[in-house]
Amino acid sequence: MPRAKEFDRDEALRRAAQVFWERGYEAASTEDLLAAMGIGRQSMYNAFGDKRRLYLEALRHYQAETGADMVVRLGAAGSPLSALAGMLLEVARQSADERRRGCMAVNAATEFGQSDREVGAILDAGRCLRHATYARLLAEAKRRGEVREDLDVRAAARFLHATLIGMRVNARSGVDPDVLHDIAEVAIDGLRAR
Amino acid sequence: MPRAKEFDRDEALRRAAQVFWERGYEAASTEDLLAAMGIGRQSMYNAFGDKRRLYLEALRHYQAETGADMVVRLGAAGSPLSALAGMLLEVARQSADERRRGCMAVNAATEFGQSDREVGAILDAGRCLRHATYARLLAEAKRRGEVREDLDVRAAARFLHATLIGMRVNARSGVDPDVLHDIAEVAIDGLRAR
DNA sequence: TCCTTATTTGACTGATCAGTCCATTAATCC
DNA sequence: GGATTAATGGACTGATCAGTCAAATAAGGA
Repeated sequence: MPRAKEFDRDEALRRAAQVFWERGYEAASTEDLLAAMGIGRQSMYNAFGDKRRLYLEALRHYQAETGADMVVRLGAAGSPLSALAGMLLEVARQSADERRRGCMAVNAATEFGQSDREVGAILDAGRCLRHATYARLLAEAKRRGEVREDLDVRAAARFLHATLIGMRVNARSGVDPDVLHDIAEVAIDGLRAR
Repeated sequence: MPRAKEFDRDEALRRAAQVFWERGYEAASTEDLLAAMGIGRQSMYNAFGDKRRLYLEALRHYQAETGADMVVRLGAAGSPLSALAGMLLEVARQSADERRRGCMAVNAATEFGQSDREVGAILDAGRCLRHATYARLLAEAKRRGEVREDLDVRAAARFLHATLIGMRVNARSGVDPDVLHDIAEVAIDGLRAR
């Protein structure tokens, strides 16, 4: 039997993701990544392949984690509309550090555009999941009379997703939490039955 | 008198902005920039200082141009609310190339976060202008009864700005125009008096 | 205990990075 | 038509980039 790994692969990946999240793909040097991961150069290349594969895996990990977290949180609240409202409002309630980081998927979307097939596929999957989850909750909200009767549920799901993205970009560029609060309130109020 | 410049500084800046817009700051190499600008290395350093200053100037130029364009377009339409609706819907009507580029300011916001003072100041100024312009139009729309009586005009301005950002990020990652159309429609319908 | 095998470490690779130096060129003024 | 002055082109800089190589190390099985 060969020598055993001295580091926790998952923990190293999590730390690498933080560096990519904060700095983006291009600006994150391998030295930065190795220092944060706490492992040697060759260990990283053995375990993850190269910088791009490490990034892809970090992005997938981020998407899976935040996606699962979203599903759980949205399921927990009492009413579907207040669950969605809570999701948006939470961005306004985050710490300054959390707000500053923004969303890794949004950062990836603007950095890569459509230049990387695999990045695009990961982002598409995340967007799909969110659209479907929001639409499901909005349909339920409609049944309960929480939102307008004439609301196009699929369109509104797409809209909520865009709103969240807009909030995250605002948050990353240092906007005050009350601005984020306003955005969330107006977005939800627009859907609400009156 | 010394030798005259052989290139148009404004045109060179415009071309540099396109490269930064497409690729971001880090991923745009000076070689890329010089090739696009059609000038030699030393000419760029003489005229613009260094890569970062070139970027800052390109970003300022972009903000000034798109800001002025926005003010003109929003002033042109008949009703203030339909002017704002038109602004959002136009993203859905852009060509695939235009959509793919996204918004240079949004790309700058996610790439730099709060890491660069000067970039931050440029983005702040643009955000301010947009908030003020949207708020002015929304106030007029309210007077005309186009939007809900109880609408918080400042909050709604912040909201519209976030929506536009969300649409631009979606556009950059290759989402279908009908998704963008949905987002715009739901956003405006939420403000509308009913 | 030695063999097999994977991990680790650190030196090293060529490529590319942003930025500089300098000789050459061209334009106007005297 | 020289003198002055800035723009230009091309070679060059050290630094850093992502990625490789090989020797040293550590683990279990025979």
